[in-house]
Amino acid sequence: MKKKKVPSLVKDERLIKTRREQIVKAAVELFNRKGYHGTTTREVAQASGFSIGTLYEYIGSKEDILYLVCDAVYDEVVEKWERLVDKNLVGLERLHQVIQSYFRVVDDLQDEVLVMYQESKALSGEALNYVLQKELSMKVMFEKEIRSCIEKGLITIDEEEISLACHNILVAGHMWTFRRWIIQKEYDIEAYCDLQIAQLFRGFQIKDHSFQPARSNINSEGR
Amino acid sequence: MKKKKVPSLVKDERLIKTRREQIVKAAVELFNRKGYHGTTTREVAQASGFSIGTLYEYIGSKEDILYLVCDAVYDEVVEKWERLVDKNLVGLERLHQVIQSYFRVVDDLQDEVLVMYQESKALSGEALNYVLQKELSMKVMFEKEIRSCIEKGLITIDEEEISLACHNILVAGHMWTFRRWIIQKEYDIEAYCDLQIAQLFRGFQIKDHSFQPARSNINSEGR
Amino acid sequence: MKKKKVPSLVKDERLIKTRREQIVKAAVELFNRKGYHGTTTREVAQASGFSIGTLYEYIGSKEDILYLVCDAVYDEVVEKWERLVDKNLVGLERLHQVIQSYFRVVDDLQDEVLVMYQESKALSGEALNYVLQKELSMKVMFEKEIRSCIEKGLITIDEEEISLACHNILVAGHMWTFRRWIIQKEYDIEAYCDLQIAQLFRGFQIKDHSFQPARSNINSEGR
Amino acid sequence: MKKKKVPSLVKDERLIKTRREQIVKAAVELFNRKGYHGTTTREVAQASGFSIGTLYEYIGSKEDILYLVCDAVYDEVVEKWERLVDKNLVGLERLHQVIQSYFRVVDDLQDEVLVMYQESKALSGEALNYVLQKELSMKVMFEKEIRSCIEKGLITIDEEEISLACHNILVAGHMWTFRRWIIQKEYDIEAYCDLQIAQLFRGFQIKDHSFQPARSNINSEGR
DNA sequence: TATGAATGAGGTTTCATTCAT
DNA sequence: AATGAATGAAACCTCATTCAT
Repeated sequence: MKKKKVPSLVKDERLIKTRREQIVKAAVELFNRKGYHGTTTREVAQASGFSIGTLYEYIGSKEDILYLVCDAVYDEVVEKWERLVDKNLVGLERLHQVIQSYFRVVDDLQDEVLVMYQESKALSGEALNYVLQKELSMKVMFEKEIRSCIEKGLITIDEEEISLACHNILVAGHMWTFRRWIIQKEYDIEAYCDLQIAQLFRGFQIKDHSFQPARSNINSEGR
Repeated sequence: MKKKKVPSLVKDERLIKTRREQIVKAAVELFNRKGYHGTTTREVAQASGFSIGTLYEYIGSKEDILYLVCDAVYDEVVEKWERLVDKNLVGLERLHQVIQSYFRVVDDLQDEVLVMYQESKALSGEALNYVLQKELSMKVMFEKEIRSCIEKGLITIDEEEISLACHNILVAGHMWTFRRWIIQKEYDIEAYCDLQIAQLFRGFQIKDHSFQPARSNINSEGR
Repeated sequence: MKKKKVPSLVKDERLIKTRREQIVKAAVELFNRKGYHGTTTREVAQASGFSIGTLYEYIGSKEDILYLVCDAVYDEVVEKWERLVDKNLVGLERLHQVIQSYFRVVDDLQDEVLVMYQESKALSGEALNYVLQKELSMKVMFEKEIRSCIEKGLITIDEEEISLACHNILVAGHMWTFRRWIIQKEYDIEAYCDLQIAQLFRGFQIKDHSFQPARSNINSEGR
Repeated sequence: MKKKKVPSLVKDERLIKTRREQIVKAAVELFNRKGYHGTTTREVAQASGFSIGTLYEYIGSKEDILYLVCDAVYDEVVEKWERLVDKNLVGLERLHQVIQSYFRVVDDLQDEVLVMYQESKALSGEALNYVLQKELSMKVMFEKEIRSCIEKGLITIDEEEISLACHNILVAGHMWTFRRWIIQKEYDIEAYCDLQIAQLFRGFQIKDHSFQPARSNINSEGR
């Protein structure tokens, strides 16, 4: 899956990177508040700290901004996630931690994930495809973890249910953002983590009934 | 929760109803295909079978169209749902059937639900509020069913998990539409129903281990 | 050679005709004064007597304006030309009058012809092609007249020179407009007519040396 | 007629000359292909082999590029023309050769002449004036030749027709470029030369009926 | 002298909404 | 009650030009 090439009139790759980071940051905030369609390119430029002309030195069209946002958010999610997962854990504890970390990252990057989630459908053609593929690749990560547990005989779950379970995990993460108007009134992220994972694990039919996932203890680092 | 009043220059209430039904039908198709922002009022008028001038005799603004759509879809979902639920069932079988019926209705009204789901965020103020309240009222329906089962001692689930479980059911329905690009490639609606319900029920920790929900047998009635 | 279809959002064909006439009239004046590229669509709208929005109800793009101009000008040229030619004349007198009438029409529609002549190259694809074809069809008209004289043994001119002579006549007409900055200082239209035709006829090697074309006596009928 | 001064930030006159030659060469190609208005200064800079910043070290505005082009083309046309004219010829043969050489040069510098011809109207004020004067000076060259022949009693042509004949010669040259879409399909440059000159000469009413201009034998030198 | 990132005025086009018929 | 032509604010995007390095 190749990245879509976003055209730039500027040659300095380093500068492109910096400026695009500014753009993405500004766009996330604006798209969150006013939606992609409700945000003008001028606003993005201004919020990015430069003129409309300069904005268009780094993108080819408004849609490119959305694409840059989605691309950056996915990368950031995956990156933070991988940093959070303890490589030493194995078995159910690992599975537990993988899911928990995912929820944490989503909580951490709430605005970003929400934007990506709600606006990505405005992308077209190649860009949309790329984003959907990335989405899919995340599902596959969960699939690997679950299959690993199945192989070790730790959980029992029908083959045909595996994929569905992964969708459920993924969507449980998104839910935390797109239903935050109600769900974050009812739960904090720790409770949400514990309860969702508890329900998921019961769905997995864990054989070792002594397994007790440690309660979450999230020290949300910064942001 | 009072309905938002959509202004009309026409007196005849009967006519208003008819025309708005035409509008909603046309809008659902268009919003699905091109999104709310990608659809023009002209297109809605044309697809509705009348002129742009006439359209504005029955609505006050473009947003009203979206509101009418959301309102109508919720009503239709609830109505079809209630018609599908067998009033004679009780206990786990009833819970099972309530969820199953919900999934069926969502499948039946796929385009409508997807539009409502993806575009309702474009609503503002009063209208948005109304739609969110309606959404909430659906969650409450599930809650009632679950509490009823708990009271009867049929399922065990922590008080704090109840609400979350209901969100999960609701979102599992939406998922069928907003992830249809991938999930409907992997499952048909029957399999999706059975597997999602199986996972949910395991999450409910059903005491009566002999309970075996009948496999779905959906005879999709028209549409 | 089919006309290019210029899109309009308005249904009333009569109105389309009227409005487009207004547009063409305004555009000719503006394009003459400031050139096609130097004229904004806003200016065209304003000079046409309506808003920019209304302008775009009658055209699809700025280029359409230029196309409408070229199309209208050609039609008007041909129409006026045909009206001017005396159907009763024959032989050299007819040829003489055909050319003279052409020059007169060009003089009469000076601004229009100049615009068409100088700006048509800004057209693209289908539209450009159509205009070039129309141009060609005018050359063919002269060709017919000349061949008719040749057949009657009135003039002697090599076969291979015929087409060239027609180009020369056509361009002699255009010249009157695109070199008007100098040529109209030196000659008035009557003198220009007479002298150009004299030179052309000498080029035709007329056999009947008694032929004396009557001096021009142009009573320019308004405009 | 003084040249318009094109400002430059660079002192070294030698360098200015070199760079401007690069600019003109690049601009001719671009203006031909995309027109003056359709070409950006960036493109000119790039095609010239340097940056946009450098371009503006050697010109004051985009219009200056067009002016430089027109100026250079006229100079080149005149220079090549003079080189081609055989100083030893006299009388009708000289006149013939002067015209023939002019056509040859136009053919040789087709792209350049076309650009100058089609785009010079975009010049303004002083620059436009200068170009028109240069144009005029070419007409005067022909005039001198013709008057010389008249004085020698070689051709008969009314005083008032002289100027017109010169315009016709000049335009016959331009025609070869601006009608090339059709005329170069019908004739090659040799035939065009011969036939146009034949027609012109007949228009001149040559007295010495034994004069037979040698058929063209153009050995197109390079390009 | 050369570079190229930055600027912002201004261009074309769209579209929700109005109102005379 | 129905029509659809008219409106104009505002959107996206371009590009000639400048200036710090």
